[in-house]
Amino acid sequence: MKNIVVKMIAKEVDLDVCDIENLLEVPPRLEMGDFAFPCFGLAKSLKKSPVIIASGLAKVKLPKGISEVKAEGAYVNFFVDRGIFAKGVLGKKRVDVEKKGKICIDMSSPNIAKPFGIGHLRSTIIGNSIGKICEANGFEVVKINYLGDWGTQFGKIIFGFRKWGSEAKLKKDAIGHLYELYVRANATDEFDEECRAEFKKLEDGDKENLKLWKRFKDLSLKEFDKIYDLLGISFDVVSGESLYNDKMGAVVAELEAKGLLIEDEGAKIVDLDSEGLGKVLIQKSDGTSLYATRDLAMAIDRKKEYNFDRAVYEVGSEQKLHFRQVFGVLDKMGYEWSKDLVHAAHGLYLDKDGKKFSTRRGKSVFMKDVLNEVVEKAKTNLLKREMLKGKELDGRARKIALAAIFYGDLKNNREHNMVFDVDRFLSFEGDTGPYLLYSYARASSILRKVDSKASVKIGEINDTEFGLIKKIDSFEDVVGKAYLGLAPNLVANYCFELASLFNEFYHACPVLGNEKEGFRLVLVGAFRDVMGKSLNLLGIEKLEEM
RNA sequence: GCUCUCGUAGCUCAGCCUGGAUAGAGUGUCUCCCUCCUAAGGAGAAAGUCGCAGGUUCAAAUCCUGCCGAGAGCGCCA
Repeated sequence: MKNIVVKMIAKEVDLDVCDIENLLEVPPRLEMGDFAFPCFGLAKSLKKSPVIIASGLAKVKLPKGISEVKAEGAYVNFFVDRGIFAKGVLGKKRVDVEKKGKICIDMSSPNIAKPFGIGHLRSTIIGNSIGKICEANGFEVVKINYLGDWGTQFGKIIFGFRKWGSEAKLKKDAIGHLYELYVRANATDEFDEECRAEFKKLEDGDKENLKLWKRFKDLSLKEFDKIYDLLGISFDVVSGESLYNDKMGAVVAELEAKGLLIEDEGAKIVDLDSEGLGKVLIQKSDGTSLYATRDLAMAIDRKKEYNFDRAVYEVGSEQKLHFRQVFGVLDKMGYEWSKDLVHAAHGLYLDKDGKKFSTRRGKSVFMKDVLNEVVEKAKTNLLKREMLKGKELDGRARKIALAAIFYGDLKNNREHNMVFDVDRFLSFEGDTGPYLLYSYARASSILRKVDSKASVKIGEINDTEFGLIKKIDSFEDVVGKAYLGLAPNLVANYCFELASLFNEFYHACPVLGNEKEGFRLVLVGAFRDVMGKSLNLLGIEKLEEM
């Protein structure tokens, strides 16, 4: 359809086809038409007012598929033939997208010394969604959970456990107890040195410390797996910083051999000052590794193992500098593929004072609590529904709660910070996940009740129907744009718009028993199909019945 | 101090990359609509100097500069 309009304009105007395509826009309101061509730019070369140019252009002969052309101010508005358009959209056969390459996505990647907090939620579900969006765009995706299971935080826990630890508490609530120890050791600077020493022993291979570390790691992991299970999110690979313990020496040696490593106050650094990225600490003066060291080893190793075309790191925006430094060092090392690494940063959840949640200040929101609260609310709502008497509710409540949480997060611009408020997830009306599920369930409900097989005749198409058809048609566009920006919120926003249009349609246009039943059923089916696909891209499970 | 990000309706946020027609949602407030395929719904009203000031442009919430306000980061944490 767009091409028809572009060709039409190309015949009348001295412009490149590409330029016309770029200029062509969609009018803000349906009654203004389906495509619009602004004539401001032509005014200079033609030495005429854009309004006059527009009215001149509007007099062209109509090709097939275009039903009307109107000048409105400096715009030429085109109306497509709704019947032909609808036939094209509703009859579209979906072809598999061609394979384009491999993408590794680093997602979730919690520091397992602490319970799963609200901060981890973003990376987990945004990463999950980005993965699905990449797949929809033809990429093979490897989802990697790169655990923060190495580093000084374990020195702190080991130190804390020796000083204040309790086997009983560990047995009762392992992760809670470990977190308590971590906070306690972290609360003042007085234990810093001893904690660092414990980590050094760990990295040097001390048997006792390794044993403790392994034990704590396994206990934490069990807890984390429970949360991932509840969230319904899985990974292709669960890796961790600890796996690179024996590979970091090689990285340090390589940096040395390439003449990039500089001694500075007893530590070893790579100087990226000229790139405006400061100095990157590679090795502490006690010889132990750092976050950056491990990320370098991991990136090099990962490229070897997966030979990805792109690697996406879905990690919080507070680590922007860190990733620019790591990518910068890799570039200096001569790895050309460093340009294929992307930090898809997400904004932070801030507390009500507008500040970052900080462990040091003992402020955290735990995913487990949020999850429970939202599931309870969903269950309460379900119990009010007459039609669900005697049906299984737990699974339903969980799906609704997850839809609320996932959508409540994903609809926001990934890169922006936002204030954490449980109400964001506890609200089930309006622009929320449950609203999307509800719309989908309504469509399913209609389709379940069909017994007749009315013929599909596309007659007159009203505005409500046409608006819905146009929205359905733009799905592929949205999927493409979401990939370009690694932006799940575009899909989320699309879902809401699509659901809104469907609900309008649902009220205004009776389907079953109506004279347009055949056509409307096809439309409902197309909606349900696209809505289902969109929800899937967000990682939200569908519900056939609310 | 330096770097990056943000500032849009009472509240929570889209829109900004790629400039266009009357700046959009949800929520909250106020009206309506269940003899009708699920009311977690629909229709409508009120609510905005798009932080401030310049600049570029036929056209700026959108691009550029400065200022104000908030947040994050800035070598032995991750």
